[in-house]
Amino acid sequence: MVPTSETHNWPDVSDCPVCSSISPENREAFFGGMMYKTKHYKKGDVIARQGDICKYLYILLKGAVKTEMVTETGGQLTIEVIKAQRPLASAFLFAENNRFPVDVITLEDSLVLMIPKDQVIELFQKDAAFMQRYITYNANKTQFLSHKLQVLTIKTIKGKLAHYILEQLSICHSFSPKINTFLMDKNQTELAKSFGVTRPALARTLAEIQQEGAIKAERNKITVLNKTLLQNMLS
Amino acid sequence: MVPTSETHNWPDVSDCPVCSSISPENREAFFGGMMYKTKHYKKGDVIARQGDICKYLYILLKGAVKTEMVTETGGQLTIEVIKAQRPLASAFLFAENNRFPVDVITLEDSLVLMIPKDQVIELFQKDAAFMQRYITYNANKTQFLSHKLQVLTIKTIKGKLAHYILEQLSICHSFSPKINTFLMDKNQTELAKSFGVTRPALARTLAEIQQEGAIKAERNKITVLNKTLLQNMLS
DNA sequence: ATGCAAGTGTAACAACTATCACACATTTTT
DNA sequence: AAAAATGTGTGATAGTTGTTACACTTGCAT
Repeated sequence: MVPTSETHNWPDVSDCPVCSSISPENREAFFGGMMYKTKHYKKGDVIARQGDICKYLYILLKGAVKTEMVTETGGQLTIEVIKAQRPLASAFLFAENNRFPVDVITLEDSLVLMIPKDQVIELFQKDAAFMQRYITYNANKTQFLSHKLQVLTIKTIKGKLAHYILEQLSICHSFSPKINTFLMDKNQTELAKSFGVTRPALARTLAEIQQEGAIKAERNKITVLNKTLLQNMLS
Repeated sequence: MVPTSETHNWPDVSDCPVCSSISPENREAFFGGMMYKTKHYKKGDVIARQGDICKYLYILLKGAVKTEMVTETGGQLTIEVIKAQRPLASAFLFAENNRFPVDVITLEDSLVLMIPKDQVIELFQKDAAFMQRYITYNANKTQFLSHKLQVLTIKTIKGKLAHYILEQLSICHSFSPKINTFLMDKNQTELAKSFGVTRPALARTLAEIQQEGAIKAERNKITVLNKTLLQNMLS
């Protein structure tokens, strides 16, 4: 940090997929003259509530958050966990009804960059690569939501669980096709919330699947014994 | 197919919200030199299947389509009905996993304009207003999907129906706050599919809500008698 | 070591919905 | 006008899940 006007600490967004066109060298060209702010949050803080108006592009610089919906029946549904660095609410900023459809709650101490909407539009014009990444990122979000919808329409808990286990298994297999054991990435309570079901019902079903010989479940460690059996549980 | 620029029939997209920057006069500037094609479909034809790769921006010029998912359990879930003129699959074109998450099926004889992805990107550069409308349109789609998710997490059929009726009622009220009667926009079978439940269960629940005095249901005509009662059914 | 908090296993019961089956009403076709 | 197709009302039964409650385990903090 020596030479000329360089002592300003521009936000480091080098790990954000939407901002990957912004190298450390041209950060100044990007952020210089732009209005923005950063904000710290502690673990458990609420960054935004369902219904809040979304005026900024939020970029999670450090930390992690979860987004969840409170359904009109009082139940909870966890949509996703987002770890730094990623944009938050990128899709809602430009919607005509620009309100958060979810609560955004920090899981760790976090740092958030906030860029006003009109500044984002300026960026689009300045930097076509940024714009295209933004569009792609939003498109991926839509795909993700569609997939979430599809999983939610699986009626039975057994079906949802089988789907989840097969999904996790295929992630493992992409590293090593031999391994049939994995650790669940969430505890039962969280998993139940992401399915929109109750925790006891989930535990019961997990035991059932085990009893039928498709898996072995030890605490949060799952071993798949019979993949075909699992696939049949989807239907 | 005649000499001067005058007689060429450029596609008429004047009713498409994403293309509203394209007035009849500058259609030539917009479409001239662009690669595109149009395609006719008959009622009931399949425009795209779940899993198909999405290479084009589809714009529904005439007709109407529905999009639906086949869940892994074999059940069906209707996502939405889209009437001309609107883009189809606008969000998926730019996703890294650019596959249709839904079946797209025509409800009437339809005409579809197809523009290759790279041409769309060129359009973004030529026409900033087009780009911004595109982003807004996709953002609205994401909002729509989020809302759909929330409705799907309403557990009971009674809750879903109450939500639906209140939604329809508020649409009526936006025209005239005095009217408490509306015609259902779908028949029971379609409504049941959009809820992801069975038709007999839906009919039964509708009768129940009537019995409790919240509504009067005559065939597909609903009269709301007690709004508060309906609101209580959500929880 | 002890106590506490969080996570997990499990049971009994009530509530809800799918499934299947069929009668009846309404609209469209012939 | 009759026949066919579509849409609606309703019943009985079985299966699945929510609810509530409690025992047990594990890891962590005091």
